[in-house]
Amino acid sequence: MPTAHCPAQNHLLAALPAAEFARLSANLELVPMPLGEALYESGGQLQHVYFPTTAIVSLLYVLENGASAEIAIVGNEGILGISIFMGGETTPSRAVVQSAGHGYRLGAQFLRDEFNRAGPVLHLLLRYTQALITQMTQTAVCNRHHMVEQQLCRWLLLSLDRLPTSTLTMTQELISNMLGVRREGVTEAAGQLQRAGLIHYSRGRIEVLDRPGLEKVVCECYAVVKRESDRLLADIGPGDLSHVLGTSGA
Amino acid sequence: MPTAHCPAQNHLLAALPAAEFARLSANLELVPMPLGEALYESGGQLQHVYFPTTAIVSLLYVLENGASAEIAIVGNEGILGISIFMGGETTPSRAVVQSAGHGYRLGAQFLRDEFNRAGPVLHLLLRYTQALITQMTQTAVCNRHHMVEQQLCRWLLLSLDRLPTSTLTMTQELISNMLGVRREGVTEAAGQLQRAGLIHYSRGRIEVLDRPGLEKVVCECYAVVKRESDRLLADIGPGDLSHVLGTSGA
DNA sequence: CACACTATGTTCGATGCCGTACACAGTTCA
DNA sequence: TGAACTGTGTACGGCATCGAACATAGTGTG
Repeated sequence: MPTAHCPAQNHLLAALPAAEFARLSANLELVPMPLGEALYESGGQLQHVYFPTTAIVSLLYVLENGASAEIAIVGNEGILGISIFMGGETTPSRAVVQSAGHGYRLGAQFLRDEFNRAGPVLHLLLRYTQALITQMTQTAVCNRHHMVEQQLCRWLLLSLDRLPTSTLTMTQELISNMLGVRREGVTEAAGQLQRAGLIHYSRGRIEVLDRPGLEKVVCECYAVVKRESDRLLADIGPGDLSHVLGTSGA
Repeated sequence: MPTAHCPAQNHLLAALPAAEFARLSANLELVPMPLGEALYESGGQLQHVYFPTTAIVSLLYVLENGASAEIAIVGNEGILGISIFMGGETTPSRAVVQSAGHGYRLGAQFLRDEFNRAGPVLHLLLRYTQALITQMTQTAVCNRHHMVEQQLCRWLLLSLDRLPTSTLTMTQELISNMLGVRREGVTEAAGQLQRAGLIHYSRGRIEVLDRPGLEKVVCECYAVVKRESDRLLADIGPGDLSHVLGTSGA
């Protein structure tokens, strides 16, 4: 069967009031996001923002010596290319498709114009940006203090939250690039989780068998990111942004 | 002699056009920032934003077990309390004065109103926020891949950039909290730098003797943060924000 | 089926940091 | 001057991860 695509599959777009949703929709372009594709490169000029629907994208930073680390995960809850509206035009990080799927893209200038209307689009995007900041800071802390096994759990749960199924397509090699550790470290950690009956691993296919179990092993970082994302974006129902706009309550 | 205080000592304020600068100045309140004071706590409601002039403030994250890590450093180039205008109201991190001094504060609602004018203040604050994001992501990567000695160099240089002198008042114990490592680790690293003649350490007073030397030892992370901050904010001269506003050039 | 290739599992010594313990030096204050 | 305190230096075993090398098992292809 042909998969149905719809902009509202992206939570940010879905949260927009009807007028804004209509304006944006008319200019959205459905694009496939194949595994490994770079939506933008470090320092490169961004031509579009991307709203993933079924794909998951990693914000990845690559050091001079080739070592890398994932900064944040963006799926159908978010947007890629925030520096377009933040004003910087580019960032030092890359955006790489981590799980193949689709998304919609929008021309940079069109989004800037919409943003500069200082309406719901602006407020929604800034709220999302703050959720993203939380994810980035938590990643920094987690990198410092927690073990690979816990970080793997965090990564699995964050990915799972952005997928419809409980099966991930991802080799240990790729995961190790995301977490910024050796492939063997991932093998070790994944083996632990598998022996504990939490996941099943097989040549690039990870099946999560016991999600509550994972949540017991994961460090606090996952909950912090989740809670903060929910708090910042959950009260934004489809077509209802009154509270976002009504911040000047006094 | 009595130290002269002026809002323009803060680079963000200084970069505002005359009209905006005047509006804000009328509502700024000079506040002392003593060492160790928490400008805001994790999850707490923010009442003000702060523009440091002579103080340096650390964005610090404290884990459940008490371990901590610094997320970013903010001095006279920046502002504290971005979640006020980003829309989140609070953040999970703390802001702690790392180097005593002064700063100006502004009521949350006043800043929100100013921000919602969608003028120079908005664009300037968003640009700064992106520079801050760069610093946070670079911290995450640095935590993952670089050694304590290099991270200490990065920390020293970032702090130095925000101070008028080349002397820091800071015990190794405090630095270890910032970097999220043991105090002994800092002793070790500082000893290396001292033996190399780059710094002089003495009971809470660090004197940087050879800044170029430090820049040779430091990892790439420092340069990335510096370059990106300069890029995002350098072309913003005092009272000249035409380019910030004129992003819709096409 | 044979072969190449990819993904995973295992081992080994090296290393960087941790946790702990304790010695020592500079500072403050009675 | 001596005691208490704070800040720094040093040592030792333990552990997580690294870097490298290699073994094994699925997968795809001719």
